[in-house]
Amino acid sequence: MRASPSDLTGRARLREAALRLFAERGFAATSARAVAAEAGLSPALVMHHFGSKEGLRAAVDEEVLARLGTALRDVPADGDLMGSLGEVSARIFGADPVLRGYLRRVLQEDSPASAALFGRLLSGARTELERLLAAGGGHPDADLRWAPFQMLCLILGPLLLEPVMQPNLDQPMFDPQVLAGRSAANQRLLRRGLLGADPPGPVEPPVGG
Amino acid sequence: MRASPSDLTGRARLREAALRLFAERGFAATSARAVAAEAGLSPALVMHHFGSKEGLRAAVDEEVLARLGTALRDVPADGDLMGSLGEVSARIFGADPVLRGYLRRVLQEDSPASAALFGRLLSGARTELERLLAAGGGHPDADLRWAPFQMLCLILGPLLLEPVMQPNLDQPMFDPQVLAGRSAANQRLLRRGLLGADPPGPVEPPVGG
DNA sequence: TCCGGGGCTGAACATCCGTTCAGTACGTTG
DNA sequence: CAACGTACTGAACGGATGTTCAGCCCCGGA
Repeated sequence: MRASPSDLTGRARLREAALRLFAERGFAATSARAVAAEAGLSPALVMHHFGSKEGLRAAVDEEVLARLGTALRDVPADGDLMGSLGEVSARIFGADPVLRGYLRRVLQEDSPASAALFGRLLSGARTELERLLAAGGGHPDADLRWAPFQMLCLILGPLLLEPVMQPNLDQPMFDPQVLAGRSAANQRLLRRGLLGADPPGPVEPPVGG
Repeated sequence: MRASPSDLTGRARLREAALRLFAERGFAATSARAVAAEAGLSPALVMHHFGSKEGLRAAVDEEVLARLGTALRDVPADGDLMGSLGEVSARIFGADPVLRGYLRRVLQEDSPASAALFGRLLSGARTELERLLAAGGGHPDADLRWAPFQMLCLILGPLLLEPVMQPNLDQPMFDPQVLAGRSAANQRLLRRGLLGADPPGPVEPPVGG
């Protein structure tokens, strides 16, 4: 539960409004005046609190990364290996459309910060794959160099392509059930494609991902 | 071979300059003045030829879709099923960084035109998959609803993520050999993951990857 | 009570934007 | 030759943008 807008500080209200508008329209297409109007405040207050529009962006980035970090930290590390990954993506992507939109915007920039964020996701995928291979015995000629990238493409692809993908679907892409089904399909594809093994346990977990 | 810039009409030079700058910086971040300067012409000429900046965008879109269409039309339809898809993506994405950048920009918009373009790619993936399943006998519990999307995510993911992916790699992502290796890995993943069958031919090309 | 400082504002600044317009140069047509 | 349409330009317009600044209100401390 989040505090109502009027309960927040001016600074926080500006940051929340910026997060919303940046996620919706992108950074360049969002004016400082629009952010201030969305927050019900004066444009000059943006400069007062953040120094510049770029400073506002930095503050929003920091906030988003913090939320992302807590969401990633709360995932149980002892889950059914790759299942945890689906749970993470479901928790992050499914829950908050604003966060989703902002992450989409960030991932399609070419700033060093964006590359670093992707690097973190990449290393996460790598360790997840190593655990998977150690437990299941990797397929001999599976190309392990590209496997983490394939994993990330399967997870991040729908996030990045949401605006063009959704009009070609009849259900909301990030509805929990739809997301669960897609995530399960991804797990099956990776399990069979990289390990050559069918999933051992029940065919698919209810939420699983 | 393409004609040198000075040989082209003013209209064509403006369109080419716009394609270059739109691909590099995005539409919103590119001013009509910048396009005119890149083409060595007057900003007013943009309005004279295209009516508005949006008209210029439409002309560029049309041109890009035409080039894309010819590239897709030239692919042999009798190839080794999914191999043709890798060839197509290699031909389109590997060859022209500008076209690549522009396609990336288009795919992350949410205009109806972008959704329609994705729809075309989706139907292409669907027919490709149907051919694949008819030839190889699909795996019983493969989620055929998501399979085409997975296919597209694997192909378009690196295109969309290039700016954040490249800094985490030591080779140019769209170097022909690297791209061939990645494409082969995608084919193996899809073959094994969706069909449960190992590839019949040679295990993998030397560079693989 | 006075005072200082931070949150906050309205008005203004220079700059860039997309677009308009009058007008020039030029090849073609009559 | 004159008339014309087309490619093209320089200068300007109104408006939006990021940013600055002097000054307001109001609360806590002296």
